[in-house]
Amino acid sequence: MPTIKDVAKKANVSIATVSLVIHNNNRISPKTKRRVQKAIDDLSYHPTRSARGLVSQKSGNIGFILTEDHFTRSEPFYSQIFLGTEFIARNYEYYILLTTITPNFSGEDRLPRFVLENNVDGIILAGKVPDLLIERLQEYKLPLAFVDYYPSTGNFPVVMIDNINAGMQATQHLIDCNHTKIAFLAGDFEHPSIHERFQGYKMALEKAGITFDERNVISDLPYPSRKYGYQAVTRLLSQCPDITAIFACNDAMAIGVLRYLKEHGLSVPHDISLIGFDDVEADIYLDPPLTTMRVPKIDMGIEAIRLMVDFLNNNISNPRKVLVPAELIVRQSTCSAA
Amino acid sequence: MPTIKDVAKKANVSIATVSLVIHNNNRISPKTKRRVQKAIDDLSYHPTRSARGLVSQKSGNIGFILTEDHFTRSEPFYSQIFLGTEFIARNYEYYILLTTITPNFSGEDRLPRFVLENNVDGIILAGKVPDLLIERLQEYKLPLAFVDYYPSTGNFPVVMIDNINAGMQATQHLIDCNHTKIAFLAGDFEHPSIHERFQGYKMALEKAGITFDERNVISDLPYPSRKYGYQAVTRLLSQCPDITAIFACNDAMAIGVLRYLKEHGLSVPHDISLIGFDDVEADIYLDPPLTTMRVPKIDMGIEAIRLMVDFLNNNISNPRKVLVPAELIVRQSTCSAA
DNA sequence: TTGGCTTAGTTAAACGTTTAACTTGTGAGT
DNA sequence: ACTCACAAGTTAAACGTTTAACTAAGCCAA
Repeated sequence: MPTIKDVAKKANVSIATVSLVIHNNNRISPKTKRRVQKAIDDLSYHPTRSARGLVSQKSGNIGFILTEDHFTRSEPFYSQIFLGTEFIARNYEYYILLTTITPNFSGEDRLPRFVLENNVDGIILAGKVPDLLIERLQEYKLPLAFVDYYPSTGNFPVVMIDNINAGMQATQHLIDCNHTKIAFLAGDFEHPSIHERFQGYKMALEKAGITFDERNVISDLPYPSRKYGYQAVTRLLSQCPDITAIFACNDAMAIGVLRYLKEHGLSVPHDISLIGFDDVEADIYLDPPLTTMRVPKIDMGIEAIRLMVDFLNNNISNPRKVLVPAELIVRQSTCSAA
Repeated sequence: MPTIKDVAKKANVSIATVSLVIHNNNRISPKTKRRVQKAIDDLSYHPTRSARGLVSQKSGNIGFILTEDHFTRSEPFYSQIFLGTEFIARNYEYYILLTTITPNFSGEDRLPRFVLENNVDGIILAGKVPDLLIERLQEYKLPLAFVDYYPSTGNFPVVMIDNINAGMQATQHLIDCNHTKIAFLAGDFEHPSIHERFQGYKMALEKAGITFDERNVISDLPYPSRKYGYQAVTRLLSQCPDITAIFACNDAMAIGVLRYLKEHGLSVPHDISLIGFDDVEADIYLDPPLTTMRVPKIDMGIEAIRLMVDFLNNNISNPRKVLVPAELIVRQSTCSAA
């Protein structure tokens, strides 16, 4: 491997000059620049990361932190976001270092190795992470950015799904199909995202002049899953049999709903229209394929890197918030009301 | 951030001693070791990656190279392998740096930045990569390991699916269900993996004393996909209407087959049993859920890292090959022949 | 007493860059 | 002719480690 010294010798200049040429400093005359550049090319020299990192105190890496349960869960939501960051990072000459942490991070737990080793220039945190972790990270003065989670305290760059708008859009789609008896199946309201989707649901109803009816909402189940989707719709139809459309807060619930309706001889979409949220891979294989709101997971990762790089390069002081829009994907589980 | 100097001062020793304590060198007395260790703990000192990397010429990183098409394809096969490497790497104190390269890598293309910057200690290559790339990488004397691809020249550590055995197992499962008229839908034989599955198919037949019939094999389609699965079964059933079981070389084809059979009023599994290969997420949502051979993608990544780390630590000279087994997942698309 | 061996450290160079501070040469202004 | 400013480089320190080579002290055998 050639070093900067080899280049300097070959071009008959000092190593400082070589460095200045590499950084395109205008203290060097065009003529010398050309000569040095030729030497660089001839030797196919490239500065070493460690040496550069040591003196500049920049690693060229961005850390990505996930809790273990988020990483290993079956639905690959956060790993898609992660892949988004990996994908775009190279355009900005950064590499991503991934690590997971335990969801019950405590005082005894060590911080991620890349923090201790000074091996990242900034950190992206995806999903809910413990407050204590955030506090401890801040001691290291590393820029932080959040994806799909907004810490209760502090003012950070953040990327969130535009859940309110998406909730409105989904509901509006059902309204456009002439539905008025529209249910919302929440699972629970623990997660802010779901509550926001619910707000969007209510806003769309209001805008259309449909009075909101509490009995059309099921929100007292542990969390949104296939199993609880099945349970939710069971109760819904017993208390409101005249429902013609259902907005499930995510696709997992929608799949449970679909199973129930099939088992009870109700046709989707003819008897009941159904819309989900997320756009999981399985949706297109369902019978009928599920209409849903597509969440651009990859894009969320991309946006997070953009925020981080903006910050790193320009040291923008006031942190930006990005709301990424979800997209309505109309398939065959929704149609006009009879 | 405290440096090694701060520790040395606090413990009243030279920085060399601190370094030796960190590396647990037995030239230092237990007493001194304790004193230094206390200073390290009190200051919560941790050596810096760049400085360590500069002098030791080790980055602590492993590179992961994929061709762009492999990364962006919808079926997340290679990205799962990648996540497997990410997942396990931390146990060995390595980080993974990902990059993609163009599938038509030529002389003009630059090598991945992490190679030029001396920022990886070894490289894992997943899927088919251009020979030229391999040649160019070897000039850098970096250890290479391959996953799901075996370069035609050279002797490298490699992780492959045990396709022959898996092909046998899948076929054996159908035989165990008393089927004898068993078709194999290959799409094409371009990819060695598929040809190996086919070999397994033939071996299982032979072992069971079933004579192999060429007409039960469709292998002249461009590649295995849903679309070509549909076409393949169309032709198959016209030339061999007495088939009772089908082994599709991957799940994509199997899904196409399933659609055809449904559309033509054939019941799966009662009229025809169907087995796929891969275990994609959608399988469980199909009607009926698809019996298949599960490929442990995550495990493949894990094995690749193990090979690489073994090599890096012990410099094992003779490269190991690992065959990871696929696992039969019996669902509802196969049953006993009538 | 001398020499040699062992133990427990220390000294100092080296790794490959970046960059602040300095130098040298040239031309313009007075 | 002298100063001053500027252009185009160079010198040398610094970044934070690791490690080969050295040293000093203690002990033991001859």
